[in-house]
Amino acid sequence: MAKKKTSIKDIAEALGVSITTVSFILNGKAREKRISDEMTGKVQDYIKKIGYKPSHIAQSLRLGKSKIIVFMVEDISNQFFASIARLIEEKAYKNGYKIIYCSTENDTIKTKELISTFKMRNVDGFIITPTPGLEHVVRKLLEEDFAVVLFDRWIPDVDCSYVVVENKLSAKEATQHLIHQGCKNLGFVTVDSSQTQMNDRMDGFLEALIGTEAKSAILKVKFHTISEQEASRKILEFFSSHPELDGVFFSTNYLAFEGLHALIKLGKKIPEQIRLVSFDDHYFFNLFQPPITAIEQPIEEIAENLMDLMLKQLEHGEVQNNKIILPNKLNLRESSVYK
Amino acid sequence: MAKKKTSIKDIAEALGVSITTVSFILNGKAREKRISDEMTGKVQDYIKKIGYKPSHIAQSLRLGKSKIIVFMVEDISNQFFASIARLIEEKAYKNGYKIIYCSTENDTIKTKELISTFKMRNVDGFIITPTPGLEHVVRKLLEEDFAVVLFDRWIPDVDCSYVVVENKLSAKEATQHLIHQGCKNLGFVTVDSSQTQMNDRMDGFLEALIGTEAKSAILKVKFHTISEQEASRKILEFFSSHPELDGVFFSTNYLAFEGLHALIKLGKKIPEQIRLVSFDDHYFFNLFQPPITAIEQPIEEIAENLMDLMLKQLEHGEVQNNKIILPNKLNLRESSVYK
DNA sequence: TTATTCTGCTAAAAGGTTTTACCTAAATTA
DNA sequence: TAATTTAGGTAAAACCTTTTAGCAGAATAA
Repeated sequence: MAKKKTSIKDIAEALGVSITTVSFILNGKAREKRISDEMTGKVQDYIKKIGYKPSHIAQSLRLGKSKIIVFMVEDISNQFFASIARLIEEKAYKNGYKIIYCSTENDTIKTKELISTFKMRNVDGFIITPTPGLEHVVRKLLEEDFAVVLFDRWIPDVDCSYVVVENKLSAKEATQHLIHQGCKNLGFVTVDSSQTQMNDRMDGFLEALIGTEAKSAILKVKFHTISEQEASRKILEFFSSHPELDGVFFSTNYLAFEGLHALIKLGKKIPEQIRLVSFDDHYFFNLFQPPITAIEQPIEEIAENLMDLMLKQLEHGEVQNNKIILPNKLNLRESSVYK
Repeated sequence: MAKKKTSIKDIAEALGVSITTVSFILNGKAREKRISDEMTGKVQDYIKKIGYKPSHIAQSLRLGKSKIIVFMVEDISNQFFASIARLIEEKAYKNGYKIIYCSTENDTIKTKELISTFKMRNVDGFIITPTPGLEHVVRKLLEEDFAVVLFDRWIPDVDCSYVVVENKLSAKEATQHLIHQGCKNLGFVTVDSSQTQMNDRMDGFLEALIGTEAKSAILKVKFHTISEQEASRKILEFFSSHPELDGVFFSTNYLAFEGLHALIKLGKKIPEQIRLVSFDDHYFFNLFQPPITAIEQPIEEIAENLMDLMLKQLEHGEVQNNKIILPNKLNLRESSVYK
């Protein structure tokens, strides 16, 4: 019913004081502004009594800050991104910030549009998994003094803070692990895009092969631009046309899921006939029989660093080019010893 | 650098017209307000030229609407909630709304605090998975004319819109399925809380037993209030102390994951020794060997209905007590025929 | 005593919109 | 011709804060 919110003005009138006085008291500047303790008490009591809360919108307008951070990821329903969302949420709320999310679908046009609408929404900061071709927009954002932190991948030619992981090193280690297990014909399944993290993973894979006699076969799937069935078919096709493969590296977990599906269909014995390794660990990999080796990204640290950089930029206007690269953890599992 | 945003006033001055005129044109009321086409064109050209976008904050203040919906779920990193988040996002953005998320952790105090801060943020609508003891707050929200839609579970004594699924019926069907497969000793593993959806699932399970000779054993785990290890231990303990069980119903997928873990540890053969059924389907259930039967909630429909109800309330101030109950799909799988 | 400082408080502007109420000159109607 | 309507616009209030600049009176200093 009574949608009418009480404002500072109402309080001032009810108490017969000025708006200014109430505002000072509300903002803890009573002492500083020489409001008597008596008056302060009176106003505070009244505010508590009627349960007044200031309008954040009016504050935003006046102060030019919305206390909102936008979290733009490829797909919020992806386990990895959802987990990060969960973790940054806590820190944001603790510091008085709210988080708006959106999924870019790795679509540059869509992402640009989203950024443009967020700008007019006066959001204070952007946490972004950049799509290809976003250089200009991000540069503009920085010029206009927005707080920006990239993650998961970064943009080579833009001097912007980011938090990523050691993609190349971890991929190399995991590949070497396959080689040590005796694999001679290695497959690499990745998404067909120029995202830096995927490139780095492939570089790591290739580097591990140097100086060994292992052979390799690579499949790039346009995972998000084609239908899931089609992606699935491509992967199945890859494995049927490469029966020699005795080890596979999946550059991300959803590819591994599809790959697993395909290999089971083909009747391959894991790990006897073919060994698997995947980037992005998942509860599932530990539960599958046999459990599957995977590279675990340090999501707590990623989230922590993301919000640290973001808050630093927001509160102190700190330098914008903090580059953080975190180590991953290789969870060895396919030893068939379940624990 | 140039953080100074151009405002309607700047445009008015530059063109030597009044603010009102510009505003009318911006809001497509030029004709209605009898602004000449010539003037309209001039202003529109200028606006396009300088790329002006109105300040949403100022609009919010003036109109009392923020065009923000808050999505309050138990845990945004949970696959089910994250998937819904992804789907409602699209519809929200299409209608000019943004979505703020937060995780309640099923903690009533925390939830109340969150709602309170959102109110002063002037959010327009609330989509909530209600925690126990939230009756008052939700009722208040409705009284104050906020748009509210509950989902996943509802609050018995409050007349508020919601979108839920046929928990009881589906649980009953799944249990009957176990019985038809020949299970005589059924376990039911659920979370220890009074959430309506969990109660309904248990009711369905129990109802399926009526008139049969099957026996049952029930475990309630305080999943979120105790550590994950401890929950895991409880479940392991349950299965070791109930070796007679030849069928289990898990009331949600993360319990099934833990249960699976425990059963594998105990060396149980699935499905020969014990058959499994879980609420909330998951990619994983189809991939596991043998694949596991599960009840799939219609997340697209849930999301669709959620946003429909929400937008109806927001745009037309429609009646608030729309109760939608959607059917689930029982995905039969443990037949060991992999497809 | 006069000049200065301090105490306690307030008026008003600014932030960017939307919208109501109104104005003037030209055109139409009676 | 006189009265009314229409065309084309505008001034100003309202939404709710924060903050600057300042005011009157009391206390202190010179």
